[in-house]
Amino acid sequence: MISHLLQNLQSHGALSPAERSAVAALVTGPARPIRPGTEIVCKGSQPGRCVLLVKGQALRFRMLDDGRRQIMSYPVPGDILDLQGVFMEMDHGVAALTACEVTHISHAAVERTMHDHPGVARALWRMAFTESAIFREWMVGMGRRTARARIAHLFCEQVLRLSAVGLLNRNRVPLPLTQQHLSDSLGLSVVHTNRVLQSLRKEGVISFRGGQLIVIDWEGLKKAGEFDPAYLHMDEALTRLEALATPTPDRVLRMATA
Amino acid sequence: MISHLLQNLQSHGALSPAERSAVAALVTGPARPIRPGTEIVCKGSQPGRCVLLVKGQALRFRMLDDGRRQIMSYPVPGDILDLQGVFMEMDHGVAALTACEVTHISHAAVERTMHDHPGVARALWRMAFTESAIFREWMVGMGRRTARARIAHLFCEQVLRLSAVGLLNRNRVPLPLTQQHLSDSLGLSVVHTNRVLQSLRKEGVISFRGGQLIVIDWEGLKKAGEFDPAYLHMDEALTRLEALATPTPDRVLRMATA
DNA sequence: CGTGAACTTGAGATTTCTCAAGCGGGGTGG
DNA sequence: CCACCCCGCTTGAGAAATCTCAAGTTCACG
Repeated sequence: MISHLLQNLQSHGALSPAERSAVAALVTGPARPIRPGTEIVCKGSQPGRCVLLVKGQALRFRMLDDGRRQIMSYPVPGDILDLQGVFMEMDHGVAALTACEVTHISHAAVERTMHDHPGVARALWRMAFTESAIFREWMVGMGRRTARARIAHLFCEQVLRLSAVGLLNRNRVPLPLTQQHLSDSLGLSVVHTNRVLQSLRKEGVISFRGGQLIVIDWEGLKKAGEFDPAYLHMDEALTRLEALATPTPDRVLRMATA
Repeated sequence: MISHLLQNLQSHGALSPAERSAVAALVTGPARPIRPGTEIVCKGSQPGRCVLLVKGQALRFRMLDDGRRQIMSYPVPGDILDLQGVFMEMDHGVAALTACEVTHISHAAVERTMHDHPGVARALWRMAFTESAIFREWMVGMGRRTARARIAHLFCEQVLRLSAVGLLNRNRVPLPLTQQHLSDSLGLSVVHTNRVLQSLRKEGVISFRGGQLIVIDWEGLKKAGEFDPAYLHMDEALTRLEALATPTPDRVLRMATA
């Protein structure tokens, strides 16, 4: 249950055995199932505990008064959804995108472990700064990239982040987003998102149906998204992706039409 | 020299005398002057020290290959510009907006102080999460608000943040941004920014000339920007702003035409 | 007085949005 | 087992926001 969190914390640098067991000791309760669409973390102050996403995918979002929604990130298994809640009130919510499992970690335990194990504190800081970097990158997209580049960029990012938690299978990742989700992430209307998506499909860059993203032309997708993964700070995980770089043509074709 | 940093760290909760002197001990070197436009922090790995902005205003930004720029925030005095550098490489740069003074804090001292003084660590976490919240709020703007609302919102935000470091004078703040800066912050073209700015002026909401922002109609500005300051997590500082809420009509007029 | 940066204006081009309607497939109640 | 329904996807067409290009203005400064 803790393995994704460990993987996550160690994705920027290894922890010692003592640190690993300290992290493992953070989780005491059982995993709790969450139905898709449920709000897991609400705006406002929280009881004295964090929520750890054990399984499934989630979305971090803010609603505006008249129903507009901005999605800010897509947490993956092993992410602590409200580390912010340890230090201050939450100013946004997190909802389950798919069926999820979550478990709790007390704020006190987080603070104690950070103090007793500086390596764990460092790992949490890196986790937080990486998420910050993702926010900035989305800002760059919404401020300075076309709809097409934004969509391609988000797909690249999700392929990398999901691959880091073992969800990449050949050139496919589970990406259960509706076109409405994409639109609310990227500041677009659903209609426009739909049209851009069609063009990416027609050009043989991706397939995106049934909650699954298939990368048909990784180089083309990176190029369309002006994608440079430096901001994700996932150095070693990147090499894993190179398998994706040059699938054989016939496999590509089978995947595209499957 | 350290006072803005202390003020900044304590803006979400007081520090004990011991913690305050520990923070004061972080700064050992002299302040160094920086000319406007200079890049203070560069993308990539840093020498083992952080940069503390002592005086002046800065901008956090990223350049795209073809010259497009996205500005991500405007650090104010007392901000540590590259706390991220303690834990990982910088993925963006920070440049001086005005003439600035900076000083350095060694990464080792930051880590040591965080470990020895949990209250300081907490304050740094709150600082980091508050900046994250600002990034998210800008995402909301660029994704889901009109040009007019984005501009008004940025003005509201800067009024509050600058007031928190003592730069609000009656209803004016020094805001030495060009229309190009505004555009690159909000994802707009300069031409459009110019036109929206004109309409805000014509309607008597603000004056914005000569590097100075004058708030003529605070309620109107907040409304135009759909501004809710909750995300800034500056509870006590907010009350200070209420003075701004209802300036007397004749003072408004003098200020508007000054 | 010349120069450059920032600001302003006009006009046409694009991107993206909104509204409105139709389609399709999976799930459910009869 | 089938009809219906809902949600998500798709399409069309006109409207709106915003962009680009290009030229002019203002003002501080040397």
